[in-house]
Amino acid sequence: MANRKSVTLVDVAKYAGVSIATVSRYLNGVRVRPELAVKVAEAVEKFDYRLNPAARLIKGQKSETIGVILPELDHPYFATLLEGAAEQAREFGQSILVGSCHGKHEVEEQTIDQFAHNILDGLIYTPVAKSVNLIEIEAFRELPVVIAARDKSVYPELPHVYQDTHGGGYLSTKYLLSLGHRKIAFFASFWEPGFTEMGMLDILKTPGTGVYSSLNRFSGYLEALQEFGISYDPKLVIKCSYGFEDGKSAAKELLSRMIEFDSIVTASDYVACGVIDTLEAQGISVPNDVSVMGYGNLELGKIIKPQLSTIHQNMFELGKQSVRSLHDVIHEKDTEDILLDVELIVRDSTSKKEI
Amino acid sequence: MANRKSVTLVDVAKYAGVSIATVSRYLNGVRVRPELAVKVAEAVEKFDYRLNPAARLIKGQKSETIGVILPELDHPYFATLLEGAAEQAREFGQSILVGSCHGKHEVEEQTIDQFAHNILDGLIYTPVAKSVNLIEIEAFRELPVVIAARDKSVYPELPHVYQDTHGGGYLSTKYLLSLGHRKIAFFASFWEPGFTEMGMLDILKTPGTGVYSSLNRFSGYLEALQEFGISYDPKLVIKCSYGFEDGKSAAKELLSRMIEFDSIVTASDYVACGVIDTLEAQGISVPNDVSVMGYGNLELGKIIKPQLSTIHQNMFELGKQSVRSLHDVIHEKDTEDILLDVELIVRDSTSKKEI
DNA sequence: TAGTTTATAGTAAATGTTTACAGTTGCACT
DNA sequence: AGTGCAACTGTAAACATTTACTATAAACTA
Repeated sequence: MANRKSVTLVDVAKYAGVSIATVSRYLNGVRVRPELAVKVAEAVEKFDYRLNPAARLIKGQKSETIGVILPELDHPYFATLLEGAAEQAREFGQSILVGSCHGKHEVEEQTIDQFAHNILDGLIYTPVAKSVNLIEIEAFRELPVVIAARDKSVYPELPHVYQDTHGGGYLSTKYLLSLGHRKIAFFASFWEPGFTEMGMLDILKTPGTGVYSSLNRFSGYLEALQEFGISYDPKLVIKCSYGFEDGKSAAKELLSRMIEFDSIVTASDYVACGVIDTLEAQGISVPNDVSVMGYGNLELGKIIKPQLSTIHQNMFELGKQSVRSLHDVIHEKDTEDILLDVELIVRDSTSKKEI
Repeated sequence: MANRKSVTLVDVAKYAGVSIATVSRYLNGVRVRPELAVKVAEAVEKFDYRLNPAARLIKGQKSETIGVILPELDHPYFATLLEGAAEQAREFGQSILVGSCHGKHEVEEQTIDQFAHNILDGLIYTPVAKSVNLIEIEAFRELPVVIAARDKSVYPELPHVYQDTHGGGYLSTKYLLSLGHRKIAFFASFWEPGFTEMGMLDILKTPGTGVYSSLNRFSGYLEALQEFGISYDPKLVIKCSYGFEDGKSAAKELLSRMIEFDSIVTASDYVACGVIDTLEAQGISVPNDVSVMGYGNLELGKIIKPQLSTIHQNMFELGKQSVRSLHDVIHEKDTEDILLDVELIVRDSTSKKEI
């Protein structure tokens, strides 16, 4: 039977010969006398009736809708995160209102504002990485919020679901060390020229830097070096963003420094691809001459030659877990931060150091 | 000023010393006397007041929310489509409720059902490609719907926004022909063993096949061949889905047929990568021995070696345009189907035929 | 059997808007 | 000044639910 313009509780109740309260209760899973339940069920069936979500909302019910705000939707990390979130939300019977910031701050603020005043039960929010000046978000006082895929430092008072970037940097570096590499270059997005002269503790304390999860990757790198008793050489650190072209130019920069290096830890598979591209163009073979670690385990890494050794971060799981955590916050269970493990994937862009 | 639990029209009206109707009108852009407008503005400011969306909805207002249902969110095509949709939606002041089907039919049906009874102004829907048995969608009678990124045949009565797959197949093939290639293999997802013995017209008419946009790509291939007076050889057609591994095995299949071929038209950049991988592993050089066309112009194609010659389809624009078309349907302007042009990208996986 | 408890049903109020309708004000014109 | 009209404002009735409260009937208990 067609779901006409407005079949309402009243219609159903009339048809079933009961009061609207009974229909409402039946539909909300409150016990009603079996005979009546049958009649209501029939009426509901007959009209293909659903409760009007708007009308329920006005009475302060949950909307069973959560917001997800990401820096961009067409980057594999976030796309996969979103897919994971969608799956978990579906299992919870929730819908997802999605917002992209296009990497722009104005948009971010605007989107959050729009969302905050929407009828959401909660929000999963991944701030744009460059957010040094964090947005002061009024809405966060009212709305359950989980921060996804960003290091704890971002909004310390809010629950986080994030990957172990420190572990990622540590694992990469330790693996290269175990292969015999000792001159390990590190490509870091947060790096600033001034840092070359600073001690590492000072760098870690520089205001503004704390926002970057890349910094934790760096501290993992340092830890591994230390464990092997290798002293850290700031000349081996290059500023590098996350794209293919960024990898290319950072590799050129490294080459231009005329210092020895036998391997590189990057922050993204795209960067690793760019690095390999540039290196090979200079006649430097990967992995024979230089080993290169990717980060993120994108599809791409299995396709290019050499296949990328990399760090796997399970963004799908991260998406799911974010929704779960948010679910807890919404239902006022206490929620702990969740740090997701990261995994070393060994493929062909790394090899034992030739002596 | 904090946006407390429930600041309502009444509060604002009281504070401003006017009636709730006036506040409502002011907020909805209906002219009110300037003095009052000022007072209302002050009150609104003071309470940081927003209209309660749920309460408006109950009166049948638009929700300014549209649904977008895609087969998967973490495939670059759909991710980019979604990003485009998000941008346009933002410009229209609309929010996006997103649903992924995980490529599964049950989920698809369930998701649509959930969405249809949500408070949406409209829906953008990209059915799962394998949908041979199309879902009979009750909701489509009530809700403005635009079909995105699928050939017109899918839901003939609904407006479509889609890419010119026929043109894509034609462009690819014609380009290879212009390079001197004459034995052009075609990898097609819809292909069935029985088709080898059938004439091409019969194939085009086979029920079930019509759903695949891949079929249009094939008809473009045929058209180009015909234009060059080349007869079509069904032995050069291989069934192949859209992934990297699919490309690998289809290439092996082609090789095993022991027939001559000088080039391949694929349906996806992933497939092209798989093909190249397999070919090179057999000592067949791309593009020197065989030219390979990708499809889709993914990021990946600029990264691998050789860089992929491919067909660019602007999924971002497709996403934007879908939202625009839906906007028209919602506002009862008449909407035409939109066919987006496709563009030949020449890179390094194709070359002049050596004689 | 009468009294008490339990289970369930119905009534009506409440939710926060929009908007039809009726009322008010001020202004231009005669 | 009186009339007509335009421009606005306010009142109150929807809108489709949920739920506190009250009513009723049945099931126990003594």
